[in-house]
Amino acid sequence: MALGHTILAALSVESMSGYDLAKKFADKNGCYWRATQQQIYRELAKLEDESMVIPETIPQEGRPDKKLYHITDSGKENLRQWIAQPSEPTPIREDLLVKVLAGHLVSRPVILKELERRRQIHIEQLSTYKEWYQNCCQNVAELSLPEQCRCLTLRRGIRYESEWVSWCEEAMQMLSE
Amino acid sequence: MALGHTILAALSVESMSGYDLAKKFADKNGCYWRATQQQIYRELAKLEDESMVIPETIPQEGRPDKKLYHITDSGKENLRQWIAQPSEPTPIREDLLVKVLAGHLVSRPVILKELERRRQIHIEQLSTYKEWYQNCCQNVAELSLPEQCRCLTLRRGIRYESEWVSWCEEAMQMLSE
DNA sequence: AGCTACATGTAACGAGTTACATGATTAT
DNA sequence: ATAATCATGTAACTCGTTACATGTAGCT
Repeated sequence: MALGHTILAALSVESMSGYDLAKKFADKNGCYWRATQQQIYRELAKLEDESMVIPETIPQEGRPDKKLYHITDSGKENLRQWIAQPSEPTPIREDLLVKVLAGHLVSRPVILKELERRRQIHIEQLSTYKEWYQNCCQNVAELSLPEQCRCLTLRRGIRYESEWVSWCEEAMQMLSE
Repeated sequence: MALGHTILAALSVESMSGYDLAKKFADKNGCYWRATQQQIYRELAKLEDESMVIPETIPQEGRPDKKLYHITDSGKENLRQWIAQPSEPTPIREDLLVKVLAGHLVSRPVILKELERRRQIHIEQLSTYKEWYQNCCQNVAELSLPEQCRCLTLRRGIRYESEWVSWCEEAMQMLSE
Protein backbone atom coordinates (compact mmCIF):
# COMPACT_ATOMS: atom_id res chain seq x y z
CA MET A 1 0.00 0.00 0.00
CA ALA A 2 2.48 2.51 -1.24
CA LEU A 3 -0.03 5.35 -1.56
CA GLY A 4 -0.80 4.96 2.14
CA HIS A 5 2.87 5.23 3.00
CA THR A 6 3.27 8.20 0.72
CA ILE A 7 0.47 10.03 2.51
CA LEU A 8 1.98 9.11 5.88
CA ALA A 9 5.34 10.43 4.70
CA ALA A 10 3.78 13.75 3.67
CA LEU A 11 1.92 14.01 6.98
CA SER A 12 5.11 13.20 8.88
CA VAL A 13 6.54 16.45 7.57
CA GLU A 14 3.39 18.53 8.04
CA SER A 15 -0.25 17.93 9.05
CA MET A 16 -2.65 18.56 6.21
CA SER A 17 -6.23 18.12 5.05
CA GLY A 18 -7.26 15.84 2.20
CA TYR A 19 -7.65 18.87 0.05
CA ASP A 20 -4.12 20.09 0.81
CA LEU A 21 -2.71 16.65 0.10
CA ALA A 22 -4.53 16.40 -3.20
CA LYS A 23 -3.15 19.73 -4.31
CA LYS A 24 0.40 18.73 -3.39
CA PHE A 25 0.14 15.38 -5.12
CA ALA A 26 -1.07 16.99 -8.28
CA ASP A 27 1.77 19.47 -8.25
CA LYS A 28 4.66 19.99 -5.81
CA ASN A 29 4.95 16.35 -4.87
CA GLY A 30 4.55 15.27 -8.46
CA CYS A 31 8.28 14.61 -8.71
CA TYR A 32 7.93 11.51 -6.54
CA TRP A 33 4.27 10.52 -6.42
CA ARG A 34 1.10 11.44 -8.21
CA ALA A 35 -2.40 10.80 -6.92
CA THR A 36 -5.88 12.15 -7.46
CA GLN A 37 -8.27 13.68 -4.93
CA GLN A 38 -10.45 10.59 -5.04
CA GLN A 39 -7.62 8.25 -4.23
CA ILE A 40 -6.48 10.43 -1.37
CA TYR A 41 -9.86 10.68 0.34
CA ARG A 42 -10.34 6.94 0.04
CA GLU A 43 -6.88 6.20 1.41
CA LEU A 44 -7.23 8.70 4.27
CA ALA A 45 -10.46 7.00 5.35
CA LYS A 46 -8.61 3.69 5.40
CA LEU A 47 -5.65 5.09 7.31
CA GLU A 48 -8.01 6.63 9.86
CA ASP A 49 -9.71 3.27 10.22
CA GLU A 50 -6.34 1.69 10.98
CA SER A 51 -5.42 4.46 13.45
CA MET A 52 -2.45 5.58 11.38
CA VAL A 53 -3.80 9.12 11.24
CA ILE A 54 -6.27 11.14 13.33
CA PRO A 55 -8.35 14.00 11.98
CA GLU A 56 -8.68 17.23 13.88
CA THR A 57 -11.96 18.79 12.83
CA ILE A 58 -11.62 22.50 12.31
CA PRO A 59 -15.01 24.24 11.96
CA GLN A 60 -15.14 26.87 9.26
CA GLU A 61 -17.73 29.44 8.30
CA GLY A 62 -19.64 28.91 5.08
CA ARG A 63 -17.51 25.91 4.15
CA PRO A 64 -17.41 22.26 5.04
CA ASP A 65 -15.40 21.59 8.18
CA LYS A 66 -11.75 21.14 7.46
CA LYS A 67 -10.28 17.85 8.63
CA LEU A 68 -6.65 18.39 9.50
CA TYR A 69 -4.97 14.98 9.52
CA HIS A 70 -2.12 14.21 11.92
CA ILE A 71 0.08 11.15 11.77
CA THR A 72 -0.15 9.00 14.93
CA ASP A 73 2.67 7.21 16.73
CA SER A 74 1.61 3.92 15.22
CA GLY A 75 1.52 5.60 11.82
CA LYS A 76 5.11 6.73 12.34
CA GLU A 77 6.14 3.30 13.48
CA ASN A 78 4.50 1.72 10.46
CA LEU A 79 6.34 4.13 8.17
CA ARG A 80 9.67 3.32 9.82
CA GLN A 81 9.08 -0.38 9.29
CA TRP A 82 8.23 0.18 5.66
CA ILE A 83 11.28 2.37 5.05
CA ALA A 84 13.57 -0.32 6.46
CA GLN A 85 12.22 -2.97 4.07
CA PRO A 86 13.80 -3.16 0.62
CA SER A 87 11.65 -1.94 -2.27
CA GLU A 88 11.95 -2.66 -5.96
CA PRO A 89 12.19 -0.14 -8.78
CA THR A 90 8.86 1.02 -10.15
CA PRO A 91 7.92 -0.87 -13.31
CA ILE A 92 8.31 1.31 -16.37
CA ARG A 93 5.19 2.00 -18.44
CA GLU A 94 5.74 4.63 -21.09
CA ASP A 95 3.24 5.34 -23.84
CA LEU A 96 5.78 7.37 -25.75
CA LEU A 97 8.23 4.49 -25.99
CA VAL A 98 5.47 2.17 -27.17
CA LYS A 99 4.64 4.70 -29.86
CA VAL A 100 8.24 4.87 -30.97
CA LEU A 101 8.43 1.10 -31.06
CA ALA A 102 5.40 0.96 -33.36
CA GLY A 103 6.66 4.00 -35.23
CA HIS A 104 7.14 2.02 -38.44
CA LEU A 105 3.34 1.94 -38.84
CA VAL A 106 2.95 5.68 -39.32
CA SER A 107 4.73 8.34 -41.31
CA ARG A 108 7.72 9.95 -39.65
CA PRO A 109 6.17 13.40 -39.19
CA VAL A 110 3.50 11.85 -36.93
CA ILE A 111 6.13 10.52 -34.53
CA LEU A 112 8.30 13.61 -34.81
CA LYS A 113 5.40 15.85 -33.91
CA GLU A 114 4.64 13.84 -30.80
CA LEU A 115 8.31 13.81 -29.79
CA GLU A 116 8.47 17.57 -30.14
CA ARG A 117 5.31 17.99 -28.10
CA ARG A 118 6.66 15.84 -25.32
CA ARG A 119 10.00 17.57 -25.39
CA GLN A 120 8.22 20.84 -24.78
CA ILE A 121 6.29 19.41 -21.82
CA HIS A 122 9.47 18.14 -20.20
CA ILE A 123 11.24 21.45 -20.77
CA GLU A 124 8.46 23.22 -18.91
CA GLN A 125 8.41 20.75 -16.06
CA LEU A 126 12.16 21.03 -15.81
CA SER A 127 12.07 24.77 -15.47
CA THR A 128 9.41 24.52 -12.75
CA TYR A 129 11.57 22.12 -10.75
CA LYS A 130 14.60 24.32 -11.24
CA GLU A 131 12.71 27.31 -9.92
CA TRP A 132 11.62 25.41 -6.81
CA TYR A 133 15.16 24.26 -6.36
CA GLN A 134 16.44 27.82 -6.51
CA ASN A 135 13.89 28.86 -3.92
CA CYS A 136 14.37 26.04 -1.41
CA CYS A 137 17.76 24.49 -1.89
CA GLN A 138 20.35 27.22 -1.78
CA ASN A 139 23.32 26.11 0.32
CA VAL A 140 22.00 22.59 0.62
CA ALA A 141 24.78 21.58 3.00
CA GLU A 142 23.51 23.99 5.63
CA LEU A 143 19.87 22.94 5.58
CA SER A 144 18.13 20.69 8.09
CA LEU A 145 17.83 16.98 7.32
CA PRO A 146 14.15 17.08 6.22
CA GLU A 147 14.95 20.03 3.96
CA GLN A 148 17.90 18.21 2.47
CA CYS A 149 15.68 15.21 1.81
CA ARG A 150 13.18 17.44 0.04
CA CYS A 151 15.97 18.85 -2.11
CA LEU A 152 17.06 15.36 -3.08
CA THR A 153 13.60 14.58 -4.45
CA LEU A 154 13.75 17.80 -6.46
CA ARG A 155 17.19 16.89 -7.76
CA ARG A 156 15.78 13.63 -8.96
CA GLY A 157 12.93 15.46 -10.69
CA ILE A 158 15.43 17.71 -12.43
CA ARG A 159 17.55 14.80 -13.59
CA TYR A 160 14.50 12.89 -14.77
CA GLU A 161 13.10 15.71 -16.85
CA SER A 162 16.44 16.69 -18.43
CA GLU A 163 16.95 13.09 -19.39
CA TRP A 164 13.62 13.06 -21.19
CA VAL A 165 14.46 16.25 -23.03
CA SER A 166 17.80 14.85 -24.20
CA TRP A 167 16.26 11.57 -25.28
CA CYS A 168 13.51 13.30 -27.25
CA GLU A 169 16.14 15.32 -29.06
CA GLU A 170 18.19 12.24 -29.79
CA ALA A 171 15.14 10.40 -31.09
CA MET A 172 14.04 13.31 -33.26
CA GLN A 173 17.46 13.54 -34.77
CA MET A 174 17.64 9.84 -35.54
CA LEU A 175 14.17 9.69 -37.05
CA SER A 176 14.44 12.82 -39.16
CA GLU A 177 17.47 11.62 -41.08
CA MET B 1 -6.13 1.02 -22.60
CA ALA B 2 -2.43 1.44 -22.93
CA LEU B 3 -1.57 -2.18 -22.21
CA GLY B 4 -3.74 -3.17 -25.15
CA HIS B 5 -1.87 -0.81 -27.42
CA THR B 6 1.43 -2.03 -26.09
CA ILE B 7 0.52 -5.60 -26.95
CA LEU B 8 -0.65 -4.52 -30.40
CA ALA B 9 2.64 -2.69 -30.89
CA ALA B 10 4.62 -5.80 -29.99
CA LEU B 11 2.49 -7.95 -32.30
CA SER B 12 2.89 -5.41 -35.10
CA VAL B 13 6.59 -6.25 -35.10
CA GLU B 14 6.17 -10.00 -34.70
CA SER B 15 3.33 -12.46 -34.10
CA MET B 16 3.59 -14.13 -30.72
CA SER B 17 1.77 -16.29 -28.20
CA GLY B 18 0.64 -15.06 -24.78
CA TYR B 19 3.52 -16.94 -23.28
CA ASP B 20 6.05 -15.25 -25.56
CA LEU B 21 4.57 -11.84 -24.83
CA ALA B 22 4.70 -12.43 -21.09
CA LYS B 23 8.34 -13.37 -21.25
CA LYS B 24 9.20 -10.28 -23.26
CA PHE B 25 7.27 -7.96 -20.98
CA ALA B 26 9.02 -9.32 -17.94
CA ASP B 27 12.40 -8.82 -19.53
CA LYS B 28 13.42 -7.48 -22.94
CA ASN B 29 10.54 -5.08 -23.21
CA GLY B 30 10.92 -3.99 -19.60
CA CYS B 31 12.58 -0.77 -20.70
CA TYR B 32 9.27 0.57 -21.98
CA TRP B 33 6.48 -1.52 -20.46
CA ARG B 34 6.14 -4.14 -17.79
CA ALA B 35 3.20 -6.53 -17.50
CA THR B 36 2.51 -9.88 -15.91
CA GLN B 37 1.32 -13.08 -17.57
CA GLN B 38 -2.12 -12.69 -16.05
CA GLN B 39 -2.58 -9.20 -17.42
CA ILE B 40 -1.48 -10.30 -20.84
CA TYR B 41 -3.85 -13.26 -21.12
CA ARG B 42 -6.74 -11.11 -19.95
CA GLU B 43 -5.90 -8.34 -22.38
CA LEU B 44 -5.41 -10.75 -25.29
CA ALA B 45 -8.86 -12.18 -24.67
CA LYS B 46 -10.29 -8.67 -24.81
CA LEU B 47 -8.36 -7.77 -27.94
CA GLU B 48 -9.58 -10.96 -29.61
CA ASP B 49 -13.12 -10.06 -28.62
CA GLU B 50 -12.71 -6.71 -30.33
CA SER B 51 -11.14 -8.29 -33.43
CA MET B 52 -7.87 -6.47 -32.94
CA VAL B 53 -5.97 -9.73 -32.98
CA ILE B 54 -6.66 -13.25 -34.28
CA PRO B 55 -5.19 -16.39 -32.80
CA GLU B 56 -3.78 -19.09 -34.99
CA THR B 57 -4.02 -22.33 -33.07
CA ILE B 58 -0.93 -24.41 -33.44
CA PRO B 59 -1.39 -27.98 -32.16
CA GLN B 60 1.52 -29.34 -30.21
CA GLU B 61 2.34 -32.72 -28.84
CA GLY B 62 2.25 -33.20 -25.11
CA ARG B 63 1.60 -29.53 -24.51
CA PRO B 64 -1.39 -27.22 -24.61
CA ASP B 65 -2.03 -25.85 -28.08
CA LYS B 66 -0.04 -22.75 -28.80
CA LYS B 67 -2.11 -19.75 -29.78
CA LEU B 68 -0.05 -17.56 -32.08
CA TYR B 69 -1.63 -14.12 -32.10
CA HIS B 70 -1.57 -11.95 -35.21
CA ILE B 71 -2.54 -8.30 -35.36
CA THR B 72 -5.48 -7.64 -37.70
CA ASP B 73 -5.96 -4.72 -40.06
CA SER B 74 -8.37 -3.08 -37.68
CA GLY B 75 -5.83 -3.63 -34.90
CA LYS B 76 -3.24 -1.83 -36.98
CA GLU B 77 -5.62 0.96 -37.78
CA ASN B 78 -6.50 1.33 -34.10
CA LEU B 79 -2.81 1.53 -33.24
CA ARG B 80 -2.20 4.20 -35.86
CA GLN B 81 -5.04 6.28 -34.47
CA TRP B 82 -3.67 5.95 -30.96
CA ILE B 83 -0.13 6.89 -32.01
CA ALA B 84 -1.39 10.05 -33.67
CA GLN B 85 -3.16 11.21 -30.50
CA PRO B 86 -1.09 13.14 -27.96
CA SER B 87 -0.24 11.27 -24.77
CA GLU B 88 0.80 12.64 -21.41
CA PRO B 89 3.90 11.71 -19.43
CA THR B 90 3.44 8.72 -17.14
CA PRO B 91 2.72 9.83 -13.56
CA ILE B 92 5.75 9.27 -11.34
CA ARG B 93 5.36 6.90 -8.40
CA GLU B 94 8.64 6.11 -6.71
CA ASP B 95 8.85 4.32 -3.38
CA LEU B 96 12.48 5.23 -3.01
CA LEU B 97 11.80 8.95 -3.22
CA VAL B 98 9.03 8.63 -0.65
CA LYS B 99 11.48 6.89 1.64
CA VAL B 100 14.03 9.64 1.20
CA LEU B 101 11.39 12.24 1.91
CA ALA B 102 10.51 10.55 5.18
CA GLY B 103 14.17 9.85 5.82
CA HIS B 104 14.21 12.08 8.89
CA LEU B 105 12.23 9.42 10.76
CA VAL B 106 14.95 6.79 10.66
CA SER B 107 18.68 6.73 11.26
CA ARG B 108 20.88 7.58 8.31
CA PRO B 109 22.36 4.11 7.85
CA VAL B 110 18.89 2.72 7.15
CA ILE B 111 18.43 5.06 4.21
CA LEU B 112 22.01 4.72 3.06
CA LYS B 113 21.71 0.97 2.96
CA GLU B 114 18.60 1.13 0.80
CA LEU B 115 20.22 3.67 -1.52
CA GLU B 116 23.22 1.41 -1.98
CA ARG B 117 20.99 -1.59 -2.65
CA ARG B 118 19.07 0.28 -5.31
CA ARG B 119 22.24 1.66 -6.84
CA GLN B 120 23.41 -1.90 -7.30
CA ILE B 121 20.14 -2.94 -8.96
CA HIS B 122 20.32 -0.06 -11.43
CA ILE B 123 23.96 -0.80 -12.22
CA GLU B 124 23.03 -4.34 -13.14
CA GLN B 125 20.07 -3.30 -15.25
CA LEU B 126 22.23 -0.76 -16.97
CA SER B 127 24.82 -3.32 -17.94
CA THR B 128 22.10 -5.62 -19.31
CA TYR B 129 20.74 -2.85 -21.50
CA LYS B 130 24.24 -1.94 -22.66
CA GLU B 131 24.89 -5.51 -23.65
CA TRP B 132 21.68 -5.66 -25.71
CA TYR B 133 22.60 -2.38 -27.28
CA GLN B 134 26.00 -3.71 -28.27
CA ASN B 135 24.36 -6.75 -29.82
CA CYS B 136 21.58 -5.03 -31.76
CA CYS B 137 22.47 -1.44 -32.36
CA GLN B 138 25.89 -1.31 -33.97
CA ASN B 139 25.87 1.20 -36.82
CA VAL B 140 22.44 2.48 -35.92
CA ALA B 141 22.28 4.73 -38.95
CA GLU B 142 22.36 1.75 -41.30
CA LEU B 143 19.59 -0.26 -39.64
CA SER B 144 15.98 -0.53 -40.80
CA LEU B 145 13.36 1.78 -39.32
CA PRO B 146 11.86 -0.79 -36.93
CA GLU B 147 15.35 -1.71 -35.75
CA GLN B 148 16.22 1.93 -35.21
CA CYS B 149 13.04 2.35 -33.18
CA ARG B 150 13.99 -0.61 -31.03
CA CYS B 151 17.41 0.94 -30.43
CA LEU B 152 15.81 4.17 -29.33
CA THR B 153 13.85 2.40 -26.61
CA LEU B 154 17.08 0.78 -25.44
CA ARG B 155 18.84 4.15 -25.44
CA ARG B 156 16.10 5.44 -23.21
CA GLY B 157 16.55 2.49 -20.86
CA ILE B 158 20.28 3.18 -20.68
CA ARG B 159 19.73 6.84 -19.92
CA TYR B 160 17.11 6.05 -17.33
CA GLU B 161 19.23 3.57 -15.43
CA SER B 162 22.40 5.67 -15.47
CA GLU B 163 20.40 8.57 -14.15
CA TRP B 164 19.24 6.48 -11.21
CA VAL B 165 22.78 5.36 -10.48
CA SER B 166 24.03 8.95 -10.46
CA TRP B 167 21.18 10.13 -8.28
CA CYS B 168 21.71 7.36 -5.75
CA GLU B 169 25.36 8.32 -5.51
CA GLU B 170 24.50 11.97 -5.09
CA ALA B 171 21.97 11.15 -2.39
CA MET B 172 24.35 8.86 -0.54
CA GLN B 173 26.98 11.52 -0.54
CA MET B 174 24.66 14.19 0.76
CA LEU B 175 23.21 12.01 3.49
CA SER B 176 26.50 10.57 4.70
CA GLU B 177 28.05 13.93 5.53
C1' DA C 1 13.47 -36.57 -6.98
C1' DG C 2 13.30 -31.84 -7.98
C1' DC C 3 13.96 -27.78 -10.93
C1' DT C 4 13.26 -25.12 -15.16
C1' DA C 5 10.95 -24.29 -19.41
C1' DC C 6 6.75 -24.64 -22.09
C1' DA C 7 1.78 -23.28 -22.33
C1' DT C 8 -2.63 -22.14 -20.80
C1' DG C 9 -5.79 -20.18 -17.65
C1' DT C 10 -9.22 -18.63 -13.10
C1' DA C 11 -10.24 -15.92 -8.85
C1' DA C 12 -9.77 -12.41 -5.63
C1' DC C 13 -8.08 -8.32 -4.35
C1' DG C 14 -5.80 -3.75 -4.40
C1' DA C 15 -4.68 0.55 -6.87
C1' DG C 16 -5.73 4.09 -10.22
C1' DT C 17 -9.06 6.72 -13.38
C1' DT C 18 -13.18 9.15 -14.74
C1' DA C 19 -17.41 11.11 -13.92
C1' DC C 20 -20.51 13.14 -10.92
C1' DA C 21 -22.55 15.77 -6.68
C1' DT C 22 -22.81 19.70 -3.30
C1' DG C 23 -22.27 24.31 -1.88
C1' DA C 24 -20.09 28.83 -0.18
C1' DT C 25 -16.43 32.52 -1.31
C1' DT C 26 -13.54 35.34 -4.07
C1' DA C 27 -11.69 37.18 -8.27
C1' DT C 28 -12.41 38.77 -13.28
C1' DA D 1 -22.50 36.41 -14.99
C1' DT D 2 -18.72 33.09 -14.99
C1' DA D 3 -14.84 30.85 -13.43
C1' DA D 4 -11.61 29.55 -9.94
C1' DT D 5 -10.68 28.24 -5.16
C1' DC D 6 -11.99 25.96 -0.98
C1' DA D 7 -13.64 21.51 0.91
C1' DT D 8 -15.86 17.32 1.13
C1' DG D 9 -17.37 13.07 -0.81
C1' DT D 10 -19.86 8.62 -3.83
C1' DA D 11 -20.04 5.29 -7.73
C1' DA D 12 -18.51 2.73 -11.48
C1' DC D 13 -14.98 1.14 -13.95
C1' DT D 14 -10.32 -0.29 -15.59
C1' DC D 15 -5.76 -1.73 -14.63
C1' DG D 16 -2.23 -4.19 -11.88
C1' DT D 17 -0.83 -7.77 -8.32
C1' DT D 18 -0.82 -12.13 -5.96
C1' DA D 19 -2.03 -16.66 -5.45
C1' DC D 20 -3.54 -20.76 -7.30
C1' DA D 21 -4.50 -24.69 -10.89
C1' DT D 22 -3.02 -28.04 -14.61
C1' DG D 23 0.09 -30.89 -17.11
C1' DT D 24 4.33 -32.42 -20.23
C1' DA D 25 9.32 -32.48 -21.40
C1' DG D 26 14.00 -32.21 -20.41
C1' DC D 27 17.96 -31.51 -17.46
C1' DT D 28 20.83 -32.49 -13.20
